Parts: sequence; structure tokens; C-alpha cells
Amino acid sequence: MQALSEQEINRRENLKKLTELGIDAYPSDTFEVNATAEEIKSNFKAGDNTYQEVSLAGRMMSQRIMGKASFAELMDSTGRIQFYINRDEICPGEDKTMYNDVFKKLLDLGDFIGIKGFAFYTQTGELTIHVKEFKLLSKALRPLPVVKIDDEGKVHDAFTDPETRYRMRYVDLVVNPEVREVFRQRTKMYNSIREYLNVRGYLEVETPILQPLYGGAAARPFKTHHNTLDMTLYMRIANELYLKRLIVGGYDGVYEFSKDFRNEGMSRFHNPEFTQIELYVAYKDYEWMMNLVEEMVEKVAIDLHGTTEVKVGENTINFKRPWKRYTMFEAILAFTQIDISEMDEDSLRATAKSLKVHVDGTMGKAKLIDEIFGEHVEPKLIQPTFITDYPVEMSPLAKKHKSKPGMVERFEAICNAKEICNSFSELNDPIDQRERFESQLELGKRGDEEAMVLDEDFLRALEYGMPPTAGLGIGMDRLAMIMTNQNSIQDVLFFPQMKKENPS
RNA sequence: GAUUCCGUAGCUCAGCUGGUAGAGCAUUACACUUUUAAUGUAGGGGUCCUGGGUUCGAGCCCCAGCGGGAUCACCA
Repeated sequence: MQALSEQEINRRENLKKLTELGIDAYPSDTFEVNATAEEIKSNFKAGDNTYQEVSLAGRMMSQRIMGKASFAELMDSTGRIQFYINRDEICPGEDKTMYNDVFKKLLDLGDFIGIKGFAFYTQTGELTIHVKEFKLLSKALRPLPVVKIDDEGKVHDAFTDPETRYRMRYVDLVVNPEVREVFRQRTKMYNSIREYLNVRGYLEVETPILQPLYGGAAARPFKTHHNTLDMTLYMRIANELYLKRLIVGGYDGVYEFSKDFRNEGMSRFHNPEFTQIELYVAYKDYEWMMNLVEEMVEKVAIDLHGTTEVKVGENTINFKRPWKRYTMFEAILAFTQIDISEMDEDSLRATAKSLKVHVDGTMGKAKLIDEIFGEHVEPKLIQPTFITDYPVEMSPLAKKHKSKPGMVERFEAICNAKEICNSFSELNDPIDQRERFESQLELGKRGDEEAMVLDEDFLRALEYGMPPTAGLGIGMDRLAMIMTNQNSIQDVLFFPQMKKENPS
């Protein structure tokens, strides 16, 4: 253990002195709370008879001691409120210990206390709790960063170091209320989606995270081992194949908020564990699903912001239906003025080169189209936009297009230049599915580490028959970044993955 | 993985051309019964990320490592 800092030593000494005074710094009894800072602030008016016997609990975040009276701030989960303490009211008798020693010296910033008293306005007009008694609820042995806000609302000495904020999120949450709000919004987003789907009768389910075969996406997995069964297990990269098994089993609609794991690079858009929601609905197709996505995401925006407009960085994104729809070819035509819909592989490669897109010899038709799109279209799609009809080679689990050869019935929604969802009419032809898996195996043999593996049990399930089904995956972290205007995935994950901390 | 910037007190940050460590807040002591970035006075607090090197002398220059951010590449 590292040597204690001066302030940590002081706090430990204060703890000892409190114990000597017979004060338990970590009492076990409940402290009854009957009001919150926010509630009092929004409801109390001077002269009211309300809030005259309040009881609040939280951390003491600042102290302004003026001799025999003091002002301090209490922060509970709803916000901060000032309180006032007067020596002779706290200590009516001869013994002034509770004020002179306990309040003024032995309490430290960050300690949890409970206060009882009444609400009033000070001479300067600040809503304040006049404290009649207080109680230490839990002592903080480490000092918090001190962030101050002046009367113009300017923040001084903000706690901003990203490394410390992510490693010690608990501290970040204590001192940065806007961070607490981001995660409230994230939960609200989940609730909004859950509500939308539950109302429609879809069943929220749980499927295995530890899987004997990883499937449903193209990615490298985390590998682990079960001792008793002596078998290799993988952390799921997607839950698609399990949810489809449930559709085979007879449910009309199933969804799961799925923590998925991919053993790949990290960036401000990528964390090794991340969350997708996947939804599968029987007897529907991708056109139907497009309407659902529009409606559901529009609802999320309204539930979070009261409007369909959301500010993200420099942009204002409007989720109001209907969203723009392009086929892949139309989108490329619109942004490059080149019609590639009739091109063979050679002219595609030439076109890609002329557009300064990176090409190499291993790229097939599908990959070339994808590169052109990624380079020249995606970065320009700020407002929510559907891109439909992808080449079959890139979508081994999607159904072939009903009228366009070589294409599958698939769409992605792009927003703020990033994919936020991926969806298709699910492939339910077991023979076609086997062939697609087999061509994936070929890719794997040629060294593609992300190629899908063949899942015999999934094929067996399809052979029992899966109804026509529309499937959807939404990257919840990406959506949260947009909905809460955060620049990095680390800012919408409580505990983003970090390297090992320095031992010093 | 590549490039680039960064790492100094509990927090936020200065630190010049290499000359022996600074500020504000926090902390300690005293004063102060309606303050609010409270105030006044006086003090204490440092493995300058780690390890090497150059130098009479390194927070600063060089090399290596660790950690973080940004950008790029693969991917959601």
C-alpha cells in the first residue's frame, strides 16, 4: 500500500477522535429521509408552512465556517442544497463539542451526513436548510477533487483527467453531475425501447453468453475454458443464432439487450464488451422493420429530450419520421454522381481507384462497393438515413432479395456518420444457409479470422422450420453516444476497459 | 498496430535558454452568528510516471519502458 497523503492522515485522525467521543463513523441504523434537495428547491416558497421538518442525507461538499455559525452544502442524489448551522442551536447546553469539534473539525468534505431542520431563505436569497441536528452517516477517508462553481455558473478546477475519471468512475460521478445525468439518460433510453417492445407483446429473453460456438457476426471472439466439462467456450459476439432458435420454438417476437464481446481493436467507438439489442419478429420482413426502427428511435429521442431534435457536437439531428431511404447504389450515385449498379468487378475496381478509395487485389465486388460507400457516403450521412439492399457476399445470414439478384434484403441506419443499426429479412432456408456457412468456411481457410463458423445445431433448428422473420440489431452504446451527445464510447460506459494501472 | 501530444502537491495547472520546486483551491492553526468560488492572518504538504544516459548540474535534453488522450487502419 502506498504511503498516506497528509489529507488522508488528517482524516484518519479525525476518525479516531470521533471514535473517542463515542461517535460511530459507520453507524448501521437507517436514517429516515423525507425530502430531497431537488424537491425542496422546486417546491418551497418563502412563508410556506412546507418543509419545516425535513430530513435529508448526502455528502457534505463544502463548508463556510464563520465562527459560531456556518454554512455548508449537502449533496444528495438529486443535487446540492445549502444548510446553515448555528452553534448554540446544535449545542443548547454548556457542551459545545458537537459544533466546535465534530462539525467544525472532525467532519471532512465528502463525509455522508444526515441533517434535520427547516427550509428558509437567507438574506441573500439562497434556499437553505436551517439545521437543528445532524448525524455522521459515513466518513470519507480520501479527499474528493474540489470543483467550484462561481456565481456566473463558471466551473473552476473541473475534474477532467480522462484516465482518472474512467478508472475511478465513482469519483467522477460524485463531482461531475453532468456525468450522472448521461447515465440516467442511458437507462431512460433502455426503458423507452423496452416499453416500446413490451407494448407490442415481444418477449424479453436471456440467452447464453458462454457459447460452445460463436456465431451471428463476423468478429474474433474471447475464448475461455470450462473446467468441469473440460471444453472450450466462447464469449458471445452476438446472440442472433440463439434468438432465431427461439423463433423456431414458436415465439412471435423476442428481444434481448445483449452484452457482446469482441476481441478486436479499441477506439472511441469500440470497447471489447459492448451492448446490442437484437429483435426478431416472425412473419415480417426488412421493410416492416425499417418502419419499426424509425418509430422506436423517434420515440427514444422524444422520451429523452421532449423533441425529435438532438444536438450532437456541431450538428442537430432530427429523428422525425420518415427518414431518408436510399439503396446502396442510389446513395453512391447521389454522393459521387457515379452509377455503379451495372458495373462488373473490373469497372468497380477502376471506379474505386478513380475515387481514391484504397483497393487491393483480394477485394471482390461486395468489398469494393462497401469501401466506396464507407469512404464517400457514410461520412456525409448526418441525419438518420436508411441504406438498403446489400451484396449477398457480405450478409451470410440474410435472405436473398425477392427481386434483385446478388442482393439481400438488408438495411442499415446511418446517423452522425456511423451505423446505428443493422437489419435483414432473416435467411430461413436451411439449404441456402448451409451453403452460406460453407462459403464462410472457405474464407476462414484462406485466413479470414473473422469468418463465421458452421453451427450444425442452428442448421438443425432451421431444418425444423423457421417462419419468415425480420431481425434487427442496434448498437446501444453508439445510440447512447448520439442521444447524450458524447464523443467517446468511454463516456457512455460506466467502466470502460482500461490497461492495467501503473503500480506507482 | 502506426503517428502524435501528454504524465509536476489531494484537484486544476505554471515552471523561461539545463542552475536545485511554484500558484489557486483543498489541508493545518487562529479569528469571524446569514455566507456562498465566504473572508483575513500564519503554516505544512513533492518518488516532478519508471529506469537508464548526457552534463559540474536534469522537471526540462537523449534512449527505453509504463499509463492516458487524439488521429489513422480492422471492427459495432
